[in-house]
Amino acid sequence: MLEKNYNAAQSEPIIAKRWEDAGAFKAGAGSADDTDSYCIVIPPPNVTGSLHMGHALNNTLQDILIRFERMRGKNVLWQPGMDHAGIATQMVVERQLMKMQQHRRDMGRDKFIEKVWEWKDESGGLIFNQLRRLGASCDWSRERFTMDDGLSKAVLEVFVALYKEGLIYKDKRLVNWDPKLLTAISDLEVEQIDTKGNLWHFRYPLEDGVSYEHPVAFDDEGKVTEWETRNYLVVATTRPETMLGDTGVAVHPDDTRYAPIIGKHVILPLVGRRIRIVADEYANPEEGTGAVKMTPAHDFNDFEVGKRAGLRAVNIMTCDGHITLKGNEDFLEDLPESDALSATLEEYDNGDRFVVRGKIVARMEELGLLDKVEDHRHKVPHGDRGGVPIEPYLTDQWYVNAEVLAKPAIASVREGRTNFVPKNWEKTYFEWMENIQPWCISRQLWWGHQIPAWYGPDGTVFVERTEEEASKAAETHYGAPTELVRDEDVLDTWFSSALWPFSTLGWPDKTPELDRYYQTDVLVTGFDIIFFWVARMMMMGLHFMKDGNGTPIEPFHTVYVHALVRDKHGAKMSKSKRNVIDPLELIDEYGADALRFTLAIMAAQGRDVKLDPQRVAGYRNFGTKLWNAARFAEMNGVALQADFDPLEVKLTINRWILTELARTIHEITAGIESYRFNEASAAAYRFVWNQFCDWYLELLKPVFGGEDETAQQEAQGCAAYVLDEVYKLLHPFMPFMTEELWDQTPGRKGLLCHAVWPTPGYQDREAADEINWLVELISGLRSVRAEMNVPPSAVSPLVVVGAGDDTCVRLLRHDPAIKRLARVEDVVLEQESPRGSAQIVVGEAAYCLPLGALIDVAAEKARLEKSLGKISADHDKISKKLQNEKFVANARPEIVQAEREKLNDLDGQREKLMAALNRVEEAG
RNA sequence: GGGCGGUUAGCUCAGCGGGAGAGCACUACGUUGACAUCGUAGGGGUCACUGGUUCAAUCCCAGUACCGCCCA
Repeated sequence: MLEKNYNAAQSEPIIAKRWEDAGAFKAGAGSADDTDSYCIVIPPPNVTGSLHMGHALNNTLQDILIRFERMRGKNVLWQPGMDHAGIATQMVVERQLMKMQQHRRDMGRDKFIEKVWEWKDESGGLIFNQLRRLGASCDWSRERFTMDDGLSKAVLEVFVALYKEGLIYKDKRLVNWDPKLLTAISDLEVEQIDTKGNLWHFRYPLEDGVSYEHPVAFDDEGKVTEWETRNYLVVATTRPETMLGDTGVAVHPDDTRYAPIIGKHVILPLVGRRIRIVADEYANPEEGTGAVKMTPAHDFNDFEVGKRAGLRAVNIMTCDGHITLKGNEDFLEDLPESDALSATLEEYDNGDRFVVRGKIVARMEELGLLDKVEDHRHKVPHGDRGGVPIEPYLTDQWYVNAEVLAKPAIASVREGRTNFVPKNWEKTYFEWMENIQPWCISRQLWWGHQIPAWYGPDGTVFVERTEEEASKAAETHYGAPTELVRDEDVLDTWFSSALWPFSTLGWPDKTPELDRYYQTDVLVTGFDIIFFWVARMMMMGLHFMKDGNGTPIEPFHTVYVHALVRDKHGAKMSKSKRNVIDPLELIDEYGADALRFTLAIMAAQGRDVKLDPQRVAGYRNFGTKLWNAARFAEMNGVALQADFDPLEVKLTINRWILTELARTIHEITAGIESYRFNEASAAAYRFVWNQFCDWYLELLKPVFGGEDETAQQEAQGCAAYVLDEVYKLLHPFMPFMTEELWDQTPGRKGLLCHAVWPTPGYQDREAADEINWLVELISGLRSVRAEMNVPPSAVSPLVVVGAGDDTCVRLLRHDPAIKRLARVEDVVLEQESPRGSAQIVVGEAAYCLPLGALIDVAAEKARLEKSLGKISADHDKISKKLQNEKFVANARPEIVQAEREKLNDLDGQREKLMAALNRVEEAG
């Protein structure tokens, strides 16, 4: 006998262990021979990470697909693993060392990396236990890590190959530099943060006292009405400290205000550098003063302008964000000595960038060169890990020529070999891929794949898989054995993640897994990593994975992009807003199944998931409902019958539920196949609660309590059969409870997660019509009783007027159910409705409850009038439609026909209601 | 500035060319032996606004307003 309630907290670990012990999720487990394979690679969570709602959604959806396909008999692999998260992990370990007053630079690279591995073994990968609690059916025995030997081998292979093809190269460019973490980061790791700042307007004096007329007032037509003679130029800046590195001022070529002074020079205050005024379309006449100071070494746009206009790039900053002037040859080159310069060197050298900013503003004000200060909201780029403003910084880094690699990846989506679901994400993908920039892959870290590049004494670079090979190459190059120094830097974590769909399967070795599971099927991900990951996997997959004919093979044929999880008000969850909902807490409170079901039913395509814990409680209740239905069934002798055959079923109720079941099977199957998880789960919910529990079991109660043993036996077999199908259908959504119910069903063998997915087929329209009629009748009677305030305990006879033969048969067949569910004591047929009765119309007949003294004449009259009003309104609408010749001529014939039938129906109902109303009026 | 999406019941959201739906919340009644994590019944909506296409528009198209996200 089932317990009264399902205890998720108690059962889940036991069920999980059952799966584990059976090796139920191992690649290919439970599959038939010679079957299709189905593979998903998990988007590798970060080794430092713990489960958040986004993971919960992402992995729930993957698990639904995986369990579904496993039950469909495919050879399934869900490949789990983690990435090594270069910056994040290094930070975690450094912080830990800091507590012991240790610093990585003191201990050296090898020792530090040893420490990181120690940390990983002890505290890394917590998230996997959390994913297990969610029920994720990954093949845990195949867990991979981007830093393990196999994957590192793949990284080497790819780096060396791309280098030799000229697709990886070293270059000196501006990069996004994180002055806190002291490393370059990619564009994608930069977060633009809306910041309240200032726009400082500085006066830069024109050289040699040159002056010009600057317009200061205009009339309505934009004509200049007032001029001012100026011997200076006003530039506006959000970053005053960078002025020390200014090497020019740009104005728009069409900006008439500045036309007279283009090509002239200004003297940079505090520094004394003579800098040129150049014309460049980058300058926006609408913004600030229209004149922009140019600091090519510290701004991406200025760098481009500088290249066009031939301006020098003067670096005035150290890698940790301090100003460096003394001994800075670039800075001091060609500078005339002056008191002002000496003061500047003394005052600002080695100062923090933001401290110097304040000092410069103050100094400019003293000098009368601060024209004005405006409040200014703007986006300031921050490193997403370090959290401090990044600096555009001129350094040597390694780059991937992404433009070349992107081409086949773009074509693949364009030509439909890779499909985004929902399709509109293609646009985002194209947008980025078509404007892709060189991908900076080197990082100034220790934790990661060290770049396989060695330098000779003269700086010649040798890129090889091993040091031995590099030495050999060097020997050939130099003609003698030569000492080499290895590049210190490591690769961007995403470089290794990009290889994930094939490196985890064993590439570059030829493995059976690679052969069987590549191309993988679907990638399930949030849109925030389309760029980080999807695009890069596409590029690498297409470049390195080829079939026998050399045709590139995509890493997956479908990319399912799901929404972001937000709080119930739609705000992004963040620690600072303290609106983070911890999935583990929800699992503790409501069970993993409830959380999973909630996420699935809310995962409508193209919309964010706004999660309210109330919803989770609601779907926990759904589980309880199913549990109790199973319990009720068990109490009534429902048990699997080996010889049960749906096609042999006689009872209308059974034929009806089998028909509805078939429809539900179809809806759920189609829903999952098309990634409409909300539709699939909603169909399951409706079937279980609103059909199976609300009606089927209720209608079976008289059968179970009755005398007809044949009927009883059929019902017991049928209910058991339907429940079994329900367990299967719900399993991808609620794996724990369904597995438990499956297990607790007597006579069971095997695991539900390996059971065969149901197929639809059964259909009996007549049975469906009949039960729909019955439901309408019972609901109608209940409704009347409630409106007439009939006490639930009171029973009443039912007088049926105008019933034809078929209706009489139906009434007889469902007599016990009608009596029980509508609180009726006797059903009698009459020619006319009795006085003082409440009436409803269902189909061809009127049904009267002679309530005698209980009836409230006025209330009944009002009820009938309301009902009549509604029917008349519908009637008018439809008859108007049918009178419209254009409708009859243009609408599809079946629509017209349906409208005619509806009208006919309404006619009958109206007639009967009017008769009823007359009777009531007579009685009154 | 460019792109994407949203606006439907008090709240959170489905639906989508032919009769406005769900869950939660709310109201009333109810413990009749599966389930109070429940049952029965009920109230509640000019489907943002303005035009257009169509026999027919919440749904398609255009524009407006407001809101959100991504990218510069």
